[in-house]
Amino acid sequence: MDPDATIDHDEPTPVYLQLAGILRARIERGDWAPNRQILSEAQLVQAYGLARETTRKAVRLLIDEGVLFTVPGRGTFVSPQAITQPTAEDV
Amino acid sequence: MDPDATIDHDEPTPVYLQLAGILRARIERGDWAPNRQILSEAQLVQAYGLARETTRKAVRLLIDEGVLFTVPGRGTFVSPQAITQPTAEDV
DNA sequence: ATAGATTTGTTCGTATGTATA
DNA sequence: GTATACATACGAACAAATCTA
Repeated sequence: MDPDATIDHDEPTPVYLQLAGILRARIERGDWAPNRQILSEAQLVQAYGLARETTRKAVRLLIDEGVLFTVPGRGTFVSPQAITQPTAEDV
Repeated sequence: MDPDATIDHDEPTPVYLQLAGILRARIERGDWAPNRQILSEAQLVQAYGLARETTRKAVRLLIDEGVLFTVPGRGTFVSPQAITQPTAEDV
């Protein structure tokens, strides 16, 4: 999956699966290191032009996969065990 | 009704009635005491593998029966008048 | 110490499409 | 044809936890 892909409502693949794939790819690429906070639900809604429940469905999927975890009142984070590529910030 | 029953899609009984029966039995058994919060819509969907509208239909039935009540933004709770069996937690 | 803003959690309502009994 | 059920997707409001000014 291309981490820079955009959402296509005409695709047969459900939108929430597209978003989950994009986020998974971005995490693997190293956009966010383990234990780092990703975009908030509101930011995901704005960035990808989706409804909140749709973004939550994508996030919930990645939580079930063990890629993300959430902390109420704080945000959504990359799991410590998530596989990511090192970036310059990890030095 | 067995409180530990599972949903059977081959049953002639509609799924939402099966779920309502299971939840009613669990409340009578004392899984949740009066005024205690039960599973959220999303948790019911996950726990019983149903569609959201189906779980809402079951919950709405129990609300009409006076067994449950909901508080928007908070959750679904067992009515104070609901008949339940005491459990160790009620001591 | 209070107020406001942010963020996740939850319920409520609605709509479309598909499939089955 | 009607009712049931699933899947997807949108929008809104309220609640609670957290953080910040």
